[in-house]
Amino acid sequence: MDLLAGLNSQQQQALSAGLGPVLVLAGPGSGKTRVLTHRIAYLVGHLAVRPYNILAVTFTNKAAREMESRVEELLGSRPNGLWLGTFHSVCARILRREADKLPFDNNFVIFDDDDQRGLVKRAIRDLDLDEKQYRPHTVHNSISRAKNELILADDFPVQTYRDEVVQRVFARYQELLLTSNAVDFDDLLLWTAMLLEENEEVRQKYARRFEHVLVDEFQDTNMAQYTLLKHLASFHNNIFVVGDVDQSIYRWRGADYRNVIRFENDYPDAQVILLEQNYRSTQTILDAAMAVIDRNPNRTAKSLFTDRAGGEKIELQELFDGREEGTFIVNTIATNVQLEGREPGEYAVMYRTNAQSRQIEEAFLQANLPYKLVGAQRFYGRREVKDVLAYLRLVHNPNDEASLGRVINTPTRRIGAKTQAALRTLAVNENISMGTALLNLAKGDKSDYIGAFSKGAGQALAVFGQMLAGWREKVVEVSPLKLMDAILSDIDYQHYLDDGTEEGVDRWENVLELRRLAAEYNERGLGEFLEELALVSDQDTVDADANVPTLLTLHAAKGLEFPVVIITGLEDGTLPHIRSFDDPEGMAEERRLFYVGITRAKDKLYMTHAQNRSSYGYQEPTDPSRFLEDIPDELVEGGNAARVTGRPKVSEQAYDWDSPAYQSAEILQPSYKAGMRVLHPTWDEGMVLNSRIEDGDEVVDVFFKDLGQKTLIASLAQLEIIDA
DNA sequence: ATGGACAATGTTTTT
DNA sequence: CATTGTCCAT
Repeated sequence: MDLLAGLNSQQQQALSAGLGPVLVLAGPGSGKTRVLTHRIAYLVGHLAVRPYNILAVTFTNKAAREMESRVEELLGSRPNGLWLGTFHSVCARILRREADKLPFDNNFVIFDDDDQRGLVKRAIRDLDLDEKQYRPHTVHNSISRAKNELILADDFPVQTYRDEVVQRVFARYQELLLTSNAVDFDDLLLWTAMLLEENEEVRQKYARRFEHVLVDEFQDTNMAQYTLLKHLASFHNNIFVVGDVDQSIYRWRGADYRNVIRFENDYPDAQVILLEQNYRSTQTILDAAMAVIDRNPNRTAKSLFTDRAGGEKIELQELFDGREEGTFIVNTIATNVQLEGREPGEYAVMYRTNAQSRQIEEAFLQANLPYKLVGAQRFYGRREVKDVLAYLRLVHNPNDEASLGRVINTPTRRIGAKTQAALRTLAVNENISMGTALLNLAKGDKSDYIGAFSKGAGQALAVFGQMLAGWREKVVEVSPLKLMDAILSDIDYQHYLDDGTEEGVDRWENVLELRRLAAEYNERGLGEFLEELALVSDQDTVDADANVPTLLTLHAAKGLEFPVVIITGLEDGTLPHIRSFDDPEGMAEERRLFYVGITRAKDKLYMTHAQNRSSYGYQEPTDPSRFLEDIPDELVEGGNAARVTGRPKVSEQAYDWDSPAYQSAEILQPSYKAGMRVLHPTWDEGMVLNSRIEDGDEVVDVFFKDLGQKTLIASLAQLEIIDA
């Protein structure tokens, strides 16, 4: 095994760096994943480090999986015992093992965004605060930010009255989490970091075990993660981090690229290695990227270079509105696929906000072309999926009040708001969870608590309690799939979803999809199933196999690459986003986001902007993004040549990229261009002003010297080209 | 308790 | 505009 083969000298240096802290500053496309995987293989293969003594952390499960399989390839065998996972999954694992030292059990659940917001809302209500004034979303943000800084409710800095309120909500929220035997995303990091910080024994246990700690995307770590790493590497001090401050795009999530600087301060003896050779993009693309990022203040310039001199120019296209932008994108891809022999899967369409995807999707749907959309609640955020998951979570952990609240009356079973409130009061008075109360009420008349309810309410609760108790018995002996089937049939969920509409059918199909997923966890069990589902990221849903274009946010694009990239919505207010206008750090991050997008492209980059963008219902005129000004003119071509009049529409004809008929499908390309001289049988000579494809026909505007401007259908008017 | 009709209200990015 | 909340009639 020659791990050095095929690596450049900087990469080799990183790979075989000696013991101690190492900081690898890796530009986009410089092979950092390669360095990480080779480094692990090197540790195991050359230095005879046991995989058991290595921890590697990434930000997405996908990255972790990829790394694992590459390491396996390099070593020729599975690295048994290697800890490789996301920050959150690694933390969840540690917390489950060490739960006896913590204020929750090891079958704790991980609350998702909705659960978290719901819980904050309840905390706000519990404290008799005005929801209008203290919006759960905003308050939760403050709490989350604090947690990422390792600040607990007690230490929450109070400067204003509002802070004081947030502090109280924070404390209540945390109580509610614990009564639910739950943690939120931030808690995973926070509890682990605190545990390591405060418990010498636990810290030693892990710090001694992990002889080597490796970290990907280091620039995106927050304070909690940084602390965590520090403790984990505190015994052997072999911490190998890879990152690029220019690609730091998660500040709003607490990430702080200054952790890179902090690292250099905390480990003054760290070896610093720069990876500057880019193996991905053409020089043109790289030049544009560097021109954009160079404008950011306070950065150490990297000089990226590539072997791929020249390259196609960047194509900039102005469109009338988002709808036209969508059509342009679809037409461009469809045309290129036919004429340039590209595969549909080589294309990625990127945008700043998820809302932008809709008009693009509509264009694909209208043209009957397949595409795939990354992330954004696509599947796990669906109501029906969340419902079924909530049932499973409740069975797994009856203390989970968020799930209980979700399913107790879904489908409706005559347990309304009033009864639920009574149940909560009872639970609080008896100092038990609502789930426990419910399980007790399952005994019906024999329950001690039945007296607290009216006859109807008590009976309804007893019925549901019995159901829950039945599932609880099953959970120990039966696979997740069987349990799910039992639940679905007991609550007659299919019938509940079937409202006669197509949407109802779709919803049921989503449930079936979830069933398919559950089937994969027959051996691993319900706990793992739920945990993995709680920690899936949008990026994890990127599926490289389907040969169709990918639609994704710029954030989701980090770490990926595509032969052709189309960055859309390059308007002031969208990219950079308006919310960052008054914040220099925010603007710098918007710029980095653009940089990340540009550097995803290998061969060719398109950029689009629309003259009008609809924000909500209203169309508003826009200005081109200020970032466009920073790209040197000679790297860019195009503009608004194609659109002078009219709205090109996507041709109605259907083409399916997977069908054999696809190659014969007619994709029209204008055969006339502005400036051409043409001869018309009766109107004589004229000049082409503009040509476009509309409804499957080429429509040409021609200026005739005697008649003025005429609009012609190319296939009918027998034009002859005199001079191109 | 339920479901429908209407009003309000909010829009970045996501582990 | 699209979701979410509130009010009202059943």
